[in-house]
Formats: sequence, C-alpha cells, structure tokens
Amino acid sequence: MAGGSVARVLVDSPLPQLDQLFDYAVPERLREAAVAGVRVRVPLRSGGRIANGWLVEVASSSEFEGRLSELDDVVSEVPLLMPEVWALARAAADRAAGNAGDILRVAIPSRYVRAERAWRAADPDPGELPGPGAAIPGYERGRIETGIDAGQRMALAADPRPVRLDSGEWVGAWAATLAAAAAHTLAADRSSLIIVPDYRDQEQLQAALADRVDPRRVLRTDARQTGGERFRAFLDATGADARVVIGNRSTVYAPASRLGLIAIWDDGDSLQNEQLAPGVHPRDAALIRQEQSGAALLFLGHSRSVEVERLVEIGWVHEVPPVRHVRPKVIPTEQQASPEPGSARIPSSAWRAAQQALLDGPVLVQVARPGHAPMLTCDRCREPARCSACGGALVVPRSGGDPRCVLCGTSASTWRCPVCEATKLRAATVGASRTAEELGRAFPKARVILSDGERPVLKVGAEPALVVATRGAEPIADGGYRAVLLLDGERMLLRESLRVAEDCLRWWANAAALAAPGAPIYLVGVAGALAQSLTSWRLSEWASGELASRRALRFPPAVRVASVTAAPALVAKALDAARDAAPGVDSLGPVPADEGLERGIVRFDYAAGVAVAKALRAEMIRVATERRRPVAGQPPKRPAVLRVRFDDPEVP
DNA sequence: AGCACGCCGACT
DNA sequence: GTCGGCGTGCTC
Repeated sequence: MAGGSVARVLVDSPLPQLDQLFDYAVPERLREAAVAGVRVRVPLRSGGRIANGWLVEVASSSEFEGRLSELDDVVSEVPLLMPEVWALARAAADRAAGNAGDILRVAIPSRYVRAERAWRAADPDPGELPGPGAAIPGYERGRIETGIDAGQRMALAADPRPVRLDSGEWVGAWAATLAAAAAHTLAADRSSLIIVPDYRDQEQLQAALADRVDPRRVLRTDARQTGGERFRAFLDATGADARVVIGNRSTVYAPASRLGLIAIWDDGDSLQNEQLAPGVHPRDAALIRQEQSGAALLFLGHSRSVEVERLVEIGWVHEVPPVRHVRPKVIPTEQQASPEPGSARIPSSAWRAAQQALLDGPVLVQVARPGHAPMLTCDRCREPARCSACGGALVVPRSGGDPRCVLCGTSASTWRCPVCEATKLRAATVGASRTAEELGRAFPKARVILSDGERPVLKVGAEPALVVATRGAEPIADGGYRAVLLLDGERMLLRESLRVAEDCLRWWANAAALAAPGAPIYLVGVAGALAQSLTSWRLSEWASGELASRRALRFPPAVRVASVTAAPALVAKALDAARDAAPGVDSLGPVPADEGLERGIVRFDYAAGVAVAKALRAEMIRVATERRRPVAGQPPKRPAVLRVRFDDPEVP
C-alpha cells in the first residue's frame, strides 16, 4: 500500500506471536495526533475488538499485502515512547526471548490524566546547568570525567566512608562520587541515569546531588511516589532538557535527552533483580543502552559483582582504581557465637570495643534476620516446626504471644512435634528484636535503635546509641559508626544459594563502609578466604576467584543460562532446539516442576546468546500457535505454554 | 487471548 | 431444508 501515512503499532498482548509491528492506515482525523511514541487504540482481528498499543513509527507505505485496518484512536497526544527507548526495549526483549511490550510495561509508567494536564500547563523552566565542578576526588584526577566524555564503560570500587555534605547531612562517599559524575555530565548539557537498589540509597544520592545540581534538573522514580508523581517525573524526562534521573531498576529505561551517563550503584544487590517478565537485569539493559547510545557506563560498589568482574576481565569494562587503598579496619574473630541469650553471643574483644565506642557515638550491630525468633524448632529433637494446617514456617509475632504460621496465620498454641511428640518449641535463630532486647539488657545505659525491613530507620545521629539492624537495613550514622559488629556471619552463610558468599561479602562490606575512619569492625564467627577478602578489602580479587571457579563449573555468569518450564514433551523439544541452535550449547535436566510440568536448563556461551534466544523464541511461538489437541478427558483445554527465563539469578 | 469461520447432528 | 455445536486458525 502506498500513499497516505501508515502507523506501525506494537499491540499490547502477552502472546509471543503478536510481538511484532502491525501496520494500520491513519485516518484523516488522526493525522495530526498520530506521531511516533503515542499510545493508540487499534482494531485487532477484523474490527471485532479494540486493543491498546504503542505507535512505534509512522511510515509512508506498508509491506503488508492485505488491506490495512484503520487506527481507531490516539489515547493522548503526548509521545511517551522515545525511539531510543523502543530500540532498547526491542533489543532487551530479544536477548531474553521476551515480549518488547513487557519491557515497555517496566519502562513507561501508567498515565495519569491530571498529572499530564498539570505538566502541559507548567512552567517549562528546567533550572540552571551546573558549571564545571571540582575534580571527582578519590580517583586519578580527571580520569572519570575523561571516561564519561569518551563514553567509556568503567567499574569503580567506591570510597568506603561516610562523608559530610555542604548541607551538613552525612551520606556514603559513593553518593558524592555519583553526584559529581552526574554534575560533570550535566555541565556538558547531557543527561544521566543513576540506578540504585532502594529508596534509602536514593535519598543519599539525592542529598548529594542537591550539593551540586539545581534540584529542578533532578528527577526521581521510586516506588514511594504516587502514580501521578511518577508519571509527572517521566513526562519531565521526555523533554529536550538534560536531566539527572535517579531511581530504581526501571530507571535504566527512562527517556533521556542526549544521554551522557548511565551509572549503577551496587549492581549485585538482589533488589536490582527485575521481577517482571522477561526479567532483564538493569545491568544488561544498561550494557545494551550504552552501546546503542554511546553514553558512558559506570558500575560503582563496595563489593564487586561476579558479573562486573567478568566484564572487566574480558576487557569490556575498564577498571578505575581508587588513588589510595582506603580500607575499613575489619577484625575477624573466629570465636564461636553461642546461641544462648545474653552477652555470650558476642566475643569479648568485640564486646569491650563496643562498650568503649558507645561512650563516643553510635555502634552498629548487624544481624541476619528480622523479627523475633523467626524460626522455631522442636525443643527436644530440633525438627523445624511447621504449621499443622498448611506446612508453613512458625514464628513468634513481634508483639509476643503464641507462635503462628507465617503463611496462613494459624496459631500453633497446641503444637505437637510430628517426629518425637514433644510439645515445646525453641528459637532456632535469633532475630533483630531479640538481639536488641539482649543487648539492651547487656548495655543498660545505651539507647537501642532497631532497624529492620519492616521498620527501617534511614539515619541516626552522632550521639551514643546501639543500632541493631538486619543486613541491608543499616541506617547511616552522622560521622560514621564508632564500631561495627557483624554478628550473624555464620548464620548468613547457611543460606542455600549459589551466591551466598557473594551476598554476605556485599552485606558486610556495605555495613563496614558505614563506619567512621579507623573504627573497628568485628566480623564474628567467620574465618578463611572470605574473611580475608573483607579484612584486606580486596573484594574484586574475591570476585575474580569466584568467577574462575564458576568457569570451571560452567556456572553463570561464566556462561549464560536459560530455564525452560513446560509439559515434559515440550521441554524436551525446546532443549533440543536450543542445543541445535549453536555449538557449545548444553542442557541440564529436565527435572519435575510444579503441576506436572518439567524444567530444564540451557547453558551457553555469550556468543551463542542470540542464536539460543532466537531458537527458544521460535519454540514459544510454535507452542502457542500449534493447534491444541483436545484430550478425551474433557475439562478445560488450556493453551500450552512454554515458559522461558533467561539469566535467572536464582539458577542454577 | 478472543473471535470468526467451518463442517457435522437434532429441529421448526 | 436450517440452527448451532465447538474445533481451528488468525490477528496489519
């Protein structure tokens, strides 16, 4: 078809066979509004029903041989899908054998008409650009700036100390480093995207940015915003002005004018794992976007993820070392931590140091789990106690009272051990509030502050206080903690996960970085290479060793993996197709999964990724479009599904 | 998904 | 003769 304009539309649909652009004729009445990036409504299947979609591009003609349907409507004339973001979404989806529409659902917040109206009416003044700032401290003078200007990919070890901002507020030095990098980028009238794991990090970053950048230039996207606020920030980002956009993992897809820098803080934090399909990690999305846009890419963290270590070792990312090896004073103590209540849980040396430090300022105690005695076992035979109704774990509620099931809430007041018939329960692990109670008794004069996932505390002052926090929920202290006790190392290492050591190192390193310079950090009950890595603060060396052992085992991220879940016959066929797609592809399993399904794992080198994704995608489409054989056993014949997940952090 | 098209059994 | 059953296939 020629003449007139043609709208190329991505239709909202979870079906893999619809994950392509469909052409529609643009009727006269929509000529003005039908521009690339707007939300549209289109008829699908002979006008029967109307679907939502994205107008990806406008063309003058169509390759489609049939008769084009007409665009039904333009939802809003404001374009939301930038061409650059579309290219990124398409590439990220292809890499993970997923739908581009699913990526866009992560990338573009839902529309709020009121926010849109306010934005249209608002004063467009985006605020001043900063002048050239002082050199970014801690690294070779001008090195990071040069890298940003040249669009390099860089990995940095963060300065592990708290710093005081002009405002008087204390933040991790990493936040100041990223703020300086963003300010440098903005001074050149280019945008930055800074991705952080959670809003507590975001608060620090925002405070650090306030020192250097006009706040009107800073946009944030986080889960604490209302939908309207999020949409407003998104609309602001679509404008022509350079900005600094800070936020969680979805920020990697934010629209940005003249993108100059993508930075990711602590890419190894599990909060960075994208939960929504197709589960593309922001690190991978950032790598794609960096290549497409030519912007610089910066990975910053106290510990180094094995993924970034791999990128450094293959030469794709430049390592930028700090000028001076600043190392928190970590003291490993092998002394067994006894599970008995009271002071015995803390080695005497750490105990004395904490008492001493408490005269001077805040002391941090990191524990493994939240709540009060989170796990209960039989007092006699130590069998883990389970709910008699549903099999869920039993806990003692924060407020006290009878143990109850975490899943169904059933009270376990009449619990009886199914193994030995005993009726008494005991606490198998000690949670934060229990530790807080004990420490409160042991340090009767100290104020005890508890911070956990449920009730996180963002910051504490410089006055003496015993701060008991679960890993990942440690508040930042003005001036830094005078001592840090990492108590539950042993217990944290018991978690079942391939990445447990990596996670523990990150939790310890991030807590250690909250200490004042020179303050002692006691790592209790952990010895060996892992403790050694922390005391020497050579965390990239540990990542390097870990990567080497994963290479030997052919585990990710030395190779890539994809899991395939479906009915047994479909899994077998998909694994065959993946193995045939490229040399060096192998598979594990399949093993039984839920509901009579099976799950297999495909392993492949990075170079084979495109071929494997293409092959599995073809299988998904084949399975979805294949005529569904009606089984004699009548009930509902559900459409067959082949679930494919690439680079799942929980696999293997 | 959802909906229209299509080729075999009980009906005014 | 025809209404409609659900299996099958497609969506610009």
